[in-house]
Amino acid sequence: MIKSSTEAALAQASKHCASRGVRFTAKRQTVLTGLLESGQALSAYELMDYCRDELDIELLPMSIYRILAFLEREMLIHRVNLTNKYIACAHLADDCVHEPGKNHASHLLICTRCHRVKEVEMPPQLLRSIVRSLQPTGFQLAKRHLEIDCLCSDCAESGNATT
Amino acid sequence: MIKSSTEAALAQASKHCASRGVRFTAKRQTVLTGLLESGQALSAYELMDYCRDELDIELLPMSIYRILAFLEREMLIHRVNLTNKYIACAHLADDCVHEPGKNHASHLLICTRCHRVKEVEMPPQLLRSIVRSLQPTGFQLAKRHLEIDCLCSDCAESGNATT
DNA sequence: TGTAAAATGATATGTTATAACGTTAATAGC
DNA sequence: GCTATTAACGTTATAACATATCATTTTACA
Repeated sequence: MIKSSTEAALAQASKHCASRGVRFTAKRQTVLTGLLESGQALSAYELMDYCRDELDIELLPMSIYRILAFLEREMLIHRVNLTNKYIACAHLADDCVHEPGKNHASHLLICTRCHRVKEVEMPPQLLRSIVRSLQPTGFQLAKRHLEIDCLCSDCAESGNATT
Repeated sequence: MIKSSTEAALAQASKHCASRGVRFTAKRQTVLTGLLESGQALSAYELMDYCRDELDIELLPMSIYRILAFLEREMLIHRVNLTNKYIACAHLADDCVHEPGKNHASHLLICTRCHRVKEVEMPPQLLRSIVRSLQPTGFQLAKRHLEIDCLCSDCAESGNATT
């Protein structure tokens, strides 16, 4: 039983791949479906389990990693480096003008307690401030996606910070 | 041949542990020395190699991880989650008023190309802006240490961004 | 329909991290 | 000083995360 939002996202992804001349194969669709349906960040192995248990499709770790690399290259998913997990791009189902993941500088808020991930836009002016504050250090931003360790509202209510 | 800055940092660390009533054992000193002397972020296994090759002390992975956990708990080192490595706290050798790692909200700038890590202070006002921009999301900052994917000046000069 | 490229299968191995349980060493209270 | 208690460390096993390599299958398309 597939969510309608998943259907829409898959349709978008398929269109995207077609327009880029790359193949949106059954297995790639499975992996993306897993990420979309689970609604959370999953590690490669968790995703493998999800595909087996919920979608009834067996994939080897190597296949999962290859497909995740493909989907990331196509900007259909994001790798969350802080937790070594993967999430579907939140903008996939949008019928927005821009390519998925392409023209928005979104940031990942990661709940360190429950591992929920929220993809949000931050004020461009704030990003500029960060860039400016980095200038004297000689370091420059390498990515448009900041990853920020957070507590989500649920976890903040029901306990205290971890670190 | 130990750097004088390392000596100073070790002295600080020793004092810190004494005042906290925890033991700064020989092995813990070895691990911290490795991080200080190497001058870079190291994974647990890289650190194990460093201790063996440069300090001539054999430690098993389990010991390394235990000691890293201890040093992190004592705020003498930082874990770099973006790269799964560890660095000595940049403020260790400072004879500043505050405890090492305690009263400064520093951020880690990580070169995605050469993995160099720089620990910097960011304007408190900037941190406040970030906190404020998170408010509508329901997520709140969990750590005082932001980790930011960057390019260092050397890598920025000699090539293009990775992602 | 033959061929080149892309995708996937299969196996092995490398890398990062923790669990579990036993032994040794340090410290505190007597 | 003795001994109970706790902290540190040793040891082994295994979990979790990730990539290398080469064989085979599928696909696109000339």
